[in-house]
Amino acid sequence: METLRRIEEKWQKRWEKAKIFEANPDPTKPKFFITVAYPYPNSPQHVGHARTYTLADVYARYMRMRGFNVLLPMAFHYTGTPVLAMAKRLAENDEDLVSDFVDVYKVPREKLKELTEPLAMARYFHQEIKEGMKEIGYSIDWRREFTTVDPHYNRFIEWQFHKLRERGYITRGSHPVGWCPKDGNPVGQHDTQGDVEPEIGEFTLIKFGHGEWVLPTATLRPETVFGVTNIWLNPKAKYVKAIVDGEKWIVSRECAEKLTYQNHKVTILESFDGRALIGKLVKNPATNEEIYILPADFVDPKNATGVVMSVPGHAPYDYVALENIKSEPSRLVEHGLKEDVIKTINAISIIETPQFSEVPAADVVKKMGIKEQTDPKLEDATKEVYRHEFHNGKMKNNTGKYAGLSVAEAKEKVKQDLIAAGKATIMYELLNRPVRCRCGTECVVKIFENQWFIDYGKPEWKALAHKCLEKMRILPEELRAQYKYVIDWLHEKACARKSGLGTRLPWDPEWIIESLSDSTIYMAYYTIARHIKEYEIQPDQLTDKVFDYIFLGVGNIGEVAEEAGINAKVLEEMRQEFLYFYPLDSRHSAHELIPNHLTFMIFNHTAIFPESLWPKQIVTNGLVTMEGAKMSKSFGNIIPLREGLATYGADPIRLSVLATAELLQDADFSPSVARAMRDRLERLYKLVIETAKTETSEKSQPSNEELTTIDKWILSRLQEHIKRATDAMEKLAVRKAIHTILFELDQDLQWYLKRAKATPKTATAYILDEVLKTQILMLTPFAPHICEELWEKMGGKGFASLAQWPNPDEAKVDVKAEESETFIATLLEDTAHIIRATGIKPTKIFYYTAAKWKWKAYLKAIEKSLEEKVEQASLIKELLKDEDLKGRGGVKEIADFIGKIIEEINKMPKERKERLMQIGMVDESRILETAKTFLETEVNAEIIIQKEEEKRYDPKNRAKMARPWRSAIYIE
RNA sequence: GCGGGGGUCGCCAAGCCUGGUCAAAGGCGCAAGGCUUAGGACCUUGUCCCGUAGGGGUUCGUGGGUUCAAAUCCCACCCCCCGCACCA
Repeated sequence: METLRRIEEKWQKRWEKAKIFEANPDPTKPKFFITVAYPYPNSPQHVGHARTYTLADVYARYMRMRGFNVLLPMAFHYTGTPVLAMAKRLAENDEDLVSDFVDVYKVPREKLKELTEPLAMARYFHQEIKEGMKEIGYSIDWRREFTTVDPHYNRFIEWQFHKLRERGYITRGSHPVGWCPKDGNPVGQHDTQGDVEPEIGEFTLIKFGHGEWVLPTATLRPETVFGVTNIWLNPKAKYVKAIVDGEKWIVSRECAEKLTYQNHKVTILESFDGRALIGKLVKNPATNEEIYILPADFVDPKNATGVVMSVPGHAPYDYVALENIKSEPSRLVEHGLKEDVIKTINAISIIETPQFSEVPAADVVKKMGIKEQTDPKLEDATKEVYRHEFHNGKMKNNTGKYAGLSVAEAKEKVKQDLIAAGKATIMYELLNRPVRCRCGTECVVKIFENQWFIDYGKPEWKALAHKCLEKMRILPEELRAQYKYVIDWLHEKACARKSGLGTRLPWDPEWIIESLSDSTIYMAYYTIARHIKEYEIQPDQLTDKVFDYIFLGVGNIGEVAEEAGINAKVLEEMRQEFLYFYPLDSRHSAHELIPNHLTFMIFNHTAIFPESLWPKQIVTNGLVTMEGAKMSKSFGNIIPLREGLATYGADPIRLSVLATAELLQDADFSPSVARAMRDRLERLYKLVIETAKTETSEKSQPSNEELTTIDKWILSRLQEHIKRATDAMEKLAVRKAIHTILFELDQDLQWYLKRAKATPKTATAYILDEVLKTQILMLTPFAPHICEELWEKMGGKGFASLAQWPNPDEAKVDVKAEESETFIATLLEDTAHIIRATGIKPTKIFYYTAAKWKWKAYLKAIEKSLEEKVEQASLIKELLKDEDLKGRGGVKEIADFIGKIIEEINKMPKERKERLMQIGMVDESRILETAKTFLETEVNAEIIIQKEEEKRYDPKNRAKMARPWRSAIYIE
């Protein structure tokens, strides 16, 4: 571990000193521009965050070794409200947060006070994250770093929004948001107690008439208005009579207040208890039927209007409430109703569903054993009925013109019709009530006026986004469908808030552009960020015209430069640098940003830049879990990145977050994985140190004749591994790449070393040098520190990080050597099987190689099977034409033999057949003789090799079982 | 619900696109042996069932189907995870 640490620091310093990751335009080299979603500095990073960044870095390092001029920059996203909320919580000494910072992230306690200032907090964690990125060895060009609250960046965002507005993509309107009445602010997930997302639902208020008064019943299922049997009020709740937009309404007291947030003019006239209305009659506006108002405890005055229409046929709550009253009709008397009134009320069935009887609510209530209207299981019951009815339900004949429609259709139609007829209206309500603001106040829904939107709903814009997507490479490709879906689904997106850090909307400065809207095209900003710093360009010099020139090539350079007071040469340099690095070659993020950020990026690029500068690729990855569980504060299983680095080392962490899963899946991190990686690297380290000691003369490349079969074998395998690793890297199948490079290649190497030890005249020193150098180079993107060290130790020239990625050498592919080795391995396996099955402790093992005529028949059979599927009979006939074969094998033997091999041959993949044909007949005895010492040590017995067709010792008559590439075995 | 992903031999997880080399890689765990003062690490072997000869049997969510042949292709069903916005 100490060594590891030392190596890490050593190479990080050398990289920095040599500036090898600072990328400037170089017309002689192809460029590759990679960006990762910049981090939000409201807490330090944990190992989970490392996955996306490490993936991007590995890719950057790989492409660099493929000869590209790679730019990987980084910035910090200060925009938004979370950091404000956090600073506030910290100022209030919120225990959870303090313990998070102090216990989990090891922020020194005395620092906390400083961090109560939002910007200070952001700056602190910014540095923290940056340190971590350096310690893990990312190949970032830090000269281009910025934050989204830098005034220069603000100018850039202003320019972007001017462009969007010019193109007609900015609109203004109102929409419902979660709202804290006390703070006077919209609330998002991070603003609420328990971090719950306020879910806004749209209730239909159906206006039941009671004389001149309106009782607006709130429902999520307007289509059930035809099944209403009564109205529910909570007798104990406070209701009010109020003038709402000129109509006389009766609603709960809470509702009256809420309506004011939803643009209704409300004047409260009087207040009374719900019981006062029990037993009164109201008229259903859809059917004109007269029905009673009845009491129900489950009615929550805080939910919507506090007036509920009762549909016992299809709503479990209503069904149970009605049953309750029926079983206890005396309760009605206290409200001045006759007991027998209740007898006339029966569930009305208006929807038919295959899964249910006439009264679905009754089915489900009985199934779940629900007895009381306060039973929490009623929530599930409601969902179950709704789920089936929504999908499979049809409106019955008693629903007038809606008969025959599906529930999904009817729901929308009924709502629209009622609203159009003035018999209903809309009210928004929080579905997951109560949601409390961090300040403790219960949140409501407010219709936010004059909100600014980016209108992703514009069809012509969607068409551009689709076009961009079609041309893009999406990794993993499986998620393309999701992007398509999101592009179609997006509509107006509120793009500004009234609080938080960020850039002010240039034409309406009381609004601040929110974080998902100021992070869509900033990749372009990286290309000029270093000029801004180096030439000390001031924010006010960065006019729209300057950006127009740099990014769009619009305007006269002389005039623009003059006007902005920027040297024309510098301006042109910026334009050229942008054109060199743009378009973006690869964008990296976690999958969760597909529905917003990544798709916004596509949209905004198509809106602002010409087609040739649209992004070319998006790569996303799953999350990191911690020993199978989601990483979260509440589970207490967060490992801060820097702590992880200190404990396990940078390279092991890099490997750990990438080796356990491909892009699509979540990766599982655990200390044992990190340790395993570290141990694996240490083993490699030791092996290389050993190897490095060998005389250099021994490592020089021997001629082909000097190589033994096993030497050729490992070199051939090496080419295969290079090919596989390269293919995997091209698809960013990093898990596969790591497995190939670190494990599969190693397995072969171990086998080689074992074989070489028992084989005379191998070129082991040369082979080890060759294999290890290749392995180290391929491992460099993943474990750059240790690889640099080992590369140096092995006498590699320059930085491994800048060396060329290995190319497979076709000349070293040797199919014969590979088949020979498979032959040995299979034989060893078979031998072991026999020993195990028989329980013999072997002293002597006899191997009998197949007779020549078998080889002839075998190859003939393969040849035939390449043309067509071979049948036993026809094949035998064919073979018997050959007099030579017939004479040597005999008809019966040939038939027996063919019988044995025919199945094997028909199952054999085509490539293998071709390979075997290419190799032809081999001298198996010779192969076995060379491997004899090795085989003897492996099985710990004497090995005797004989030929089937020669005189031999064979008491059990086993030799006849010999097949080409599969010698017969006799053990004693 | 909509959209996306997934269900493989104790666990994790490859394979599935391009059917046959698949009883099915690899890792972890477990067992035995080696090494070691001991522990760890490391190495070897085994880890679905049966078998005194390299073999056989039953497996890849469930049920059907296509095929000489299916973990892989088709159909239906069941289950799990993620996203559905104004929030980074």
